[in-house]
Amino acid sequence: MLDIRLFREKPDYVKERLATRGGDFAALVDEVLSIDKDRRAAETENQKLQSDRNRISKEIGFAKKQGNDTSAIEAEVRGIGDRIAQLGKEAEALDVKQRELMLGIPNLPHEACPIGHSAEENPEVRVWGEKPEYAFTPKDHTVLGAEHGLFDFEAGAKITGSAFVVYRGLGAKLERALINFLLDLHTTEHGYTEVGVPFLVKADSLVGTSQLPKFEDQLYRCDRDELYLAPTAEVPVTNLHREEIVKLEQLPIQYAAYTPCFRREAGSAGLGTRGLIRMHQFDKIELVKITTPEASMEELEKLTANAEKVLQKLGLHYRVIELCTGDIGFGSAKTYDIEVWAPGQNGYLEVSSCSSFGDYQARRMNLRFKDEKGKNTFCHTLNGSGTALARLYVALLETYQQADGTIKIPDALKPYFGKEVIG
RNA sequence: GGAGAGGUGGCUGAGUGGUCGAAAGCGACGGUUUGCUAAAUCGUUGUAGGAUGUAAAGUCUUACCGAGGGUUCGAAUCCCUCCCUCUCCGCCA
Repeated sequence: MLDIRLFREKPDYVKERLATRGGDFAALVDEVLSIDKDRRAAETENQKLQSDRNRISKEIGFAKKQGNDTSAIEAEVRGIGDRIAQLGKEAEALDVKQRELMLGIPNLPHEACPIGHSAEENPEVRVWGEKPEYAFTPKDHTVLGAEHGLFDFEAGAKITGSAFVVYRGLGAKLERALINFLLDLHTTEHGYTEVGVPFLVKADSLVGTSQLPKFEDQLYRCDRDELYLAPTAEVPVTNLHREEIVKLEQLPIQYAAYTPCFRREAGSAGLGTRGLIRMHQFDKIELVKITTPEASMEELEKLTANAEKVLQKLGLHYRVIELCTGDIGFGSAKTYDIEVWAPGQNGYLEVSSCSSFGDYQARRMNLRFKDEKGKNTFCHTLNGSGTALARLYVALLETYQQADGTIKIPDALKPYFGKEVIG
């Protein structure tokens, strides 16, 4: 959520920054300001009446103690009470409306975020490694998976539906090996604390990290218990500190978590036609940081480097791109995407998206710290995949396939997988 | 799922209708004193809004005692609903 005071003080700046995302937010900003003005007027009047009532009620208390008759004055206050109730309702309605609108307004892109209209304008930041060369035509991971019996889409479809998969045998073990390898890497080399969190979350948590109210369609919901399946560990992990005032010495807080992620992918064309690349359920290691405003940009660089380390250790070619203002996510102020090369796809796959949200999420979830002067200040929140598993799995199979049809396991993973080769 | 107990400020913990935003203690911060890994003493110490005003401050005011609703001139206190925690029982990986 954005700061309403910024709207009041610099409405043109807010409109201008929002416009870089594409679309016209000017009317919406004006509407919010208009409601804000009415809301404050109603509140001010209401508070004046409340003040009157408090004063007179005290007088009644005194009078009664002295045994005086107070029925006349009580009747008068009763009238004030009615007006307070009415004005209170008006102010409440305006407040609800204002909050609703504010929750639907995306974050302002950071000044450092490149201006652009769409994904085509995302600048490439750096490239690591090179596209591997093969003396044969590299196979798609679905072919490799079928040949070695690693995973089974038909079984997934039978027990749940399309775009769900069952891993089997070494295929299942490879997934587990990756999870352990990644968690160990981030906790022992990068200073993150591992957390195991619930996969089901309440609506408040989703509002906090800005999946709700705007992206309800993308979420699996359990109506009976008013819970949602987490679409990313960002939700339960960042919300660990919702409604808290953390100590300055605690920052930066750094968490790493493994969770499955559940996404309805409503409106996605071609879902299920590309193997493991886009699934309704996939595993992910998520990195979350909570920092001071001063440190957040530097921490974003570190976070991205931590995610890149995964691909470096596994010897996978990748590139880092920076998302332009027209392509960054709803709550993000600045985002790097890491894309790994998948030879069987002859293309790059997004395996990590590392973002700084500034204080946007922190405002939504009321997450603050006490600064040097003892003032409560909103934290900055960041997160990034470190990394998504299914696509990493795809890149791994496709990159390390051999002419004889076997698949090599990179050195870093061998201790976790227990074998040097599949097949 | 059943029975009981309970949720008050950073913590402990008083407070059952009116000068209660809330005693006391602890902690923290500041001062004084003494002096040595400390004690004594005095003071300060919640959050979020609104109005006014500003260089900053200040002043006035509202709300908040788990959440929401109700009764009342007036609610931490009475009533209702819900949430959470603890203990015991049941069930269970």
